[in-house]
Amino acid sequence: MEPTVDANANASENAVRPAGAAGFVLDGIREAILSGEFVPNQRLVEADLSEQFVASRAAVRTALLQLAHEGLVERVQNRGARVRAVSLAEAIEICEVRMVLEGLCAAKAAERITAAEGVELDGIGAAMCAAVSAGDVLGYSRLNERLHRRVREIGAQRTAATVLERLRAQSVRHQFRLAMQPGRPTESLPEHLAIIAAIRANDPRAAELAVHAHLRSVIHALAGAEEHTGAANGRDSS
Amino acid sequence: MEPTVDANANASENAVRPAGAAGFVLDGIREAILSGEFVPNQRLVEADLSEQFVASRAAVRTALLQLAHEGLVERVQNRGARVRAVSLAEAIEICEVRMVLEGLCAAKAAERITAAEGVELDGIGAAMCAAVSAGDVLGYSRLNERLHRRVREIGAQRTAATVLERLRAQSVRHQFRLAMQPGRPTESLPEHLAIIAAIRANDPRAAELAVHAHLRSVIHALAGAEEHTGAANGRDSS
DNA sequence: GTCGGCAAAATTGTCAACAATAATGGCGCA
DNA sequence: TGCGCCATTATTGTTGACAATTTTGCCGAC
Repeated sequence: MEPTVDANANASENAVRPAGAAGFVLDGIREAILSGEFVPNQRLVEADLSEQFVASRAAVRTALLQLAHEGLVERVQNRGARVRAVSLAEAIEICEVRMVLEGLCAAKAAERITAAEGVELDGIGAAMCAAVSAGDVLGYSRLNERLHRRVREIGAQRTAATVLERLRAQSVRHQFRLAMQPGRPTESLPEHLAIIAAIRANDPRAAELAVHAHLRSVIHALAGAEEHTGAANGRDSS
Repeated sequence: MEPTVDANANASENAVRPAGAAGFVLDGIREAILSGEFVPNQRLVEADLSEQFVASRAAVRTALLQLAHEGLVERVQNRGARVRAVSLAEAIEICEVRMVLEGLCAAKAAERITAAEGVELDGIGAAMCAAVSAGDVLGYSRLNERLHRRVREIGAQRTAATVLERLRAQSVRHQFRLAMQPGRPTESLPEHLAIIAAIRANDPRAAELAVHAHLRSVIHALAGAEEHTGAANGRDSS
């Protein structure tokens, strides 16, 4: 139950939330997974969940279906669902996709950014510097998430944004592991500032390259930190 | 009921197919949408579908849920589902995402391609030339689909491949419209050959650029052909 | 003649019970 | 004692009926 990175941060912007009984269960389970309350490979029994939350089994079933499509849960025919454990290799794949997709969004953001949005990005950049100086790892992690999200929004590429949001949720654990790595913020800070600068300068190409460089660095750190931290939760049986 | 491009071509490789009753309905509805039997914005009433196919309403419901996640149908709370009509703007967005994602796959394919796979790509290229010479538009369209799919597979980037497969299904109609445009094959043929050559030469960067160039051309053609053909089916009320 | 509201119909959302399938444990047999 | 088979249990898949919601058609009032 460690990754408390942001857990509910996405609940506000996330895609589909069929209000009512079913929607409540969906958000509940998703938050439990994202917060680490439900650990990877943990079995998700429909009956148990319908008791834990109060809803009917059908509601739980619908929620699990949705979560499977979001890539947070894996289901096998007649064998039930369990929390998806994304391996290191998968995490790297996800980052590769993020690299090109966020690059696209950043390029479009550089073309479309308004003055007000520019000021906002600068604000995030300044706050990031402050967080790193103060050694506020958790605050920096939150700002990191916020920056990436704002770039997506400014880019206004809904197709890419939807995919990216889903991928982000899938790799929350790896993202957290990375944030905890000592010296990591110091390394990523200048990369983030470069992204902001390029977008502010209305330079699509530079923005794209800056994002690429940043995520290449993330991939490198991800692969390197494999054995240092405890578990790169992969395909271990529960 | 015009786009007969490939319809069932994907049924074989497509992601999740919960076998049994539910799976049959899913494939049935998907194929009906892809083949154009169900037109954009057409309402999909659960009761009607459960009669048309034989399954229960719950099976239909599950299938519609799945298709919504695949982006082929749109659902609104208490208002039912209808075939998604992807507008021209959305189609262009999709192509932009395809551009960077297929670029990534092609780059990885250039690094991983085997001799046998190289021969296979060359075969596709030769067949494409033949099809264009013979004026076989439909055959060329099929080869086009096959080339893109093989590049994805050789790239071995499952995360990207999954997203691409979903996006391809969403834009089948626009893809078809484009294929029917006179002179289009002649324009895209050299682009395809360039992609094959770059991958065969084990040149990731060149492969990525070739794919980018190709899809930029697709986007251009898509935007240009807007008013020529009959309907760029957008947000028209049923 | 048209607009607002009300009732009926159509359609989806929800639920609880039943059937089918896979996992578990025990028993006999070698 | 170890292995394979069968009954039991746990869990998911499916079905049908009921409730809630939205849409449609109708009627009267202005």
